[in-house]
Amino acid sequence: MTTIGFGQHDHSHCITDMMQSAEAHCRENQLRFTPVRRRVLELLLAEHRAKGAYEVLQTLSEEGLGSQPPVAYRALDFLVKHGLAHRIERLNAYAACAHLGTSHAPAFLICRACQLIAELDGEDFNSALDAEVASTGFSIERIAVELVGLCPTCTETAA
Amino acid sequence: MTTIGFGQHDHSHCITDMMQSAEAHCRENQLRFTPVRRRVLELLLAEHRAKGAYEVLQTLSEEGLGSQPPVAYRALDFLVKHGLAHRIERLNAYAACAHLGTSHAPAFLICRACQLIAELDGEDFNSALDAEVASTGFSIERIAVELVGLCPTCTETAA
DNA sequence: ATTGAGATGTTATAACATATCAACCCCCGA
DNA sequence: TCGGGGGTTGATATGTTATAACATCTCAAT
Repeated sequence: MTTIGFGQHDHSHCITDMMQSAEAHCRENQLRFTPVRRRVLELLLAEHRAKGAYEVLQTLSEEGLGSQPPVAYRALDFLVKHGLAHRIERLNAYAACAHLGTSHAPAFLICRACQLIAELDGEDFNSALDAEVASTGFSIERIAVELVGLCPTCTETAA
Repeated sequence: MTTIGFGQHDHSHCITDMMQSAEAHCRENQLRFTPVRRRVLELLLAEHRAKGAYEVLQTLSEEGLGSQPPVAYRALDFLVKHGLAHRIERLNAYAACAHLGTSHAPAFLICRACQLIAELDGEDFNSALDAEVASTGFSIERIAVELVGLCPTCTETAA
């Protein structure tokens, strides 16, 4: 189990690593990592925070990469579809994937104070969930687990 | 663990039971179960399916109970706030609570074919999730677990 | 060169949600 | 009985998120 997002880390490293992984992933799977898609992923990677489609679009627009909603939605859909980003249902927003490659049904920890998002790849709750759902006969295609609360830092501040 | 929503049951019973529980719950907590709020809960109870705010509003409007968005949102917010209904983030829609009273962080099983929704109160995955989150220092305030897939009936049909 | 799949450009609109402020109602205490 | 306060409702306007629909472009494989 790992969490990325809360706590200190060398974030510039974090960005370049993920961009390289994304490049590699697209090459291997013959996906077109076009300028808009690349830029959108960079924007999501810039912070461990979810960005809305229109927030992304705003930046794209300033940079001359497109100005209409479908531009942003298409790029975001591409990233989500290929596992490079996640949609946070709770926020109607998108965050870069923090664990490229690990097969996952991650849980998202959303701090309501600082907006930071952590991604938790927990085996235990996933297998418990699978077991409980299996007994109902439901066949799972997608899982969203989203927790809202306070991150460690904001918990202290609030106290 | 219980699931309500998939499978046969006497649904009219299901509705009257829940309405009575809701009445009681409001009386006990000195909440005003006004006509609009009552009617909205009935609408949600009518099917084990999530309804959008505007779908609810459409009916309210036909019945002369209000025609502007805030009417529906206020009633829905009231029901959610007091545990009589749940918001399904994935669908931007609302479903009646199927387990009034059980303290819960339920999982929702959403059938993408027939739109039916089941509510799963799983102890095991909740405690596993709590344990895994605890180790991160994150303090949980709200949990949303939403699964999209096929219900038992639709799984068979698809096969 | 042609074709076909994927990607992009563009316009319009659908769908979901909230801010604001005035009016009303009900209960309760003076 | 009066008057105030909290909660509820009515009404208008606006903000935010998402998709439909259709035309065009790009590029690689044939």
